[in-house]
Amino acid sequence: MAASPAIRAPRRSDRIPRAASNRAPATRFDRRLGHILEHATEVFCEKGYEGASMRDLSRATGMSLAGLYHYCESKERLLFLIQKHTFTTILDELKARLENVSDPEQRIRIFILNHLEYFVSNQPGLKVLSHEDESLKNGWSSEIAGIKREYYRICLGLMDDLRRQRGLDFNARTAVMSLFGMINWIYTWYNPRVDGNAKALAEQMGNIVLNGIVHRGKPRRKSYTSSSR
Amino acid sequence: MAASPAIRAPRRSDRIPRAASNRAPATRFDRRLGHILEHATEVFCEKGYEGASMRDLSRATGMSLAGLYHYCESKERLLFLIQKHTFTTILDELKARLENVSDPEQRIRIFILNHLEYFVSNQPGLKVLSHEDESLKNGWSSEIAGIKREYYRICLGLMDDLRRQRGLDFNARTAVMSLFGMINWIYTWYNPRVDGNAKALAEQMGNIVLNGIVHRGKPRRKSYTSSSR
DNA sequence: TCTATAATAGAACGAACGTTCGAACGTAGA
DNA sequence: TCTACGTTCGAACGTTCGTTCTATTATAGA
Repeated sequence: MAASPAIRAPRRSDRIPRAASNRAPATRFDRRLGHILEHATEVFCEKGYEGASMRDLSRATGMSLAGLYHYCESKERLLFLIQKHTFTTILDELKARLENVSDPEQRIRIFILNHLEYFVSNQPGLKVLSHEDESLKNGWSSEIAGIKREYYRICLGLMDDLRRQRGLDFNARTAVMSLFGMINWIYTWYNPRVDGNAKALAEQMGNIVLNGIVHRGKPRRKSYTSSSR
Repeated sequence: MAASPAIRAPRRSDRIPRAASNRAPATRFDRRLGHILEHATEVFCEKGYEGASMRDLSRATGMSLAGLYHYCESKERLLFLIQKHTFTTILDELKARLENVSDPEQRIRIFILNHLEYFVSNQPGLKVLSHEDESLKNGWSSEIAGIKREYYRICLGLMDDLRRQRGLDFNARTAVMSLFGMINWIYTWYNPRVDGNAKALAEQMGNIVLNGIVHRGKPRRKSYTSSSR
């Protein structure tokens, strides 16, 4: 870490890349940066943020060191962009899916399914998001923390909705955090050949959390076992 | 990383320190090493294994760099000793507690309580164990992996016992991994002032897992994959 | 075509890394 | 007292780190 934090003229690499939702187009610059982020995600996933060197990224992307810095001003900003893109994508997809469903239980199941499906289709990204949660320093971390807070609040809201609807009595914070643990920890053990696809896993985890929240002995409702989505 | 992997005469620092269960005594050497491990645990917890430097440890322990190496041959061995001591302590305590109880549900609750109580009384140690799971290279990691495997098998056995006793139908692997996620993820959110003590948390998590496992109502619309292993 | 600028790379910068060396100190047994 | 050894440290070793400098090549607008 040599860096001089001195004032300098703004660079092209300070630009924020266009969202990946834009399919094909994007400028050459954005496509190239996307290529770097893709490989950086895998390297950070494998070796950890601190353990991965810019030379590792250089090798993985097939670019020179100076080439990398043409597209991104620092290693830390690479991690920031990866985390932001991953988290934003999950959150946007979640909001879209929730719009169509009003039943509280189903909404919680959608929350779980959305997270697991994204994990299965983008394991490195989600591991870097979960595992490198504390790797960004003060300046960079706050924006990610904001997205995380929104994600947390949505889930807490879903839990509260279910509780209100059924007149249940449980600690929503503990329930949310336990659920987060279940779905975030998955990067340490998931094996597609053993554990099946995201839908199967989401159903099992949904059962654990949902049935666990509901007190046994209370009158059951038919809707519990109604179809899944 | 300069190190020459050449053959060298065995050092005192290769010795394995006596278990911390020995209260007061222990040689001066063991006490001093314990002092180093204690501070190293906190530094690794705060900055991560890769992010922490030997100079950080030097500062935290009040010893010189060379002094550290008099007690432990490498940074990696420090992490190894921390993880081994932490995991062994948890496992031994768990076995002792399980000896007195035979009811399957209570045994699972003991498993959870044991883990959470250790976490609350030794947060840095358990974070370093969970978070730095992949930081040890091939040679060092296998012994820790063995302890982890035993810990996993014990929990899987507890789940199977409950399933057999009650004639339940659930995927034990997913249940164990979900439970592990819940209790391992706690280092990212636990706040004693908000979340209460270990006993209260263990009861809530136990409720989530156990009631979620137990089928309410008889006919299940569809049996979602049974047993694993 | 010429020209401005985007894109790339080799080589280097200074700092920080894990580790080692040689010398000094403290202490206990002879 | 001398000797042997556990303990401690300042200073350095060679390597690797994140980053930047300078120069050269591609590319697109005029």
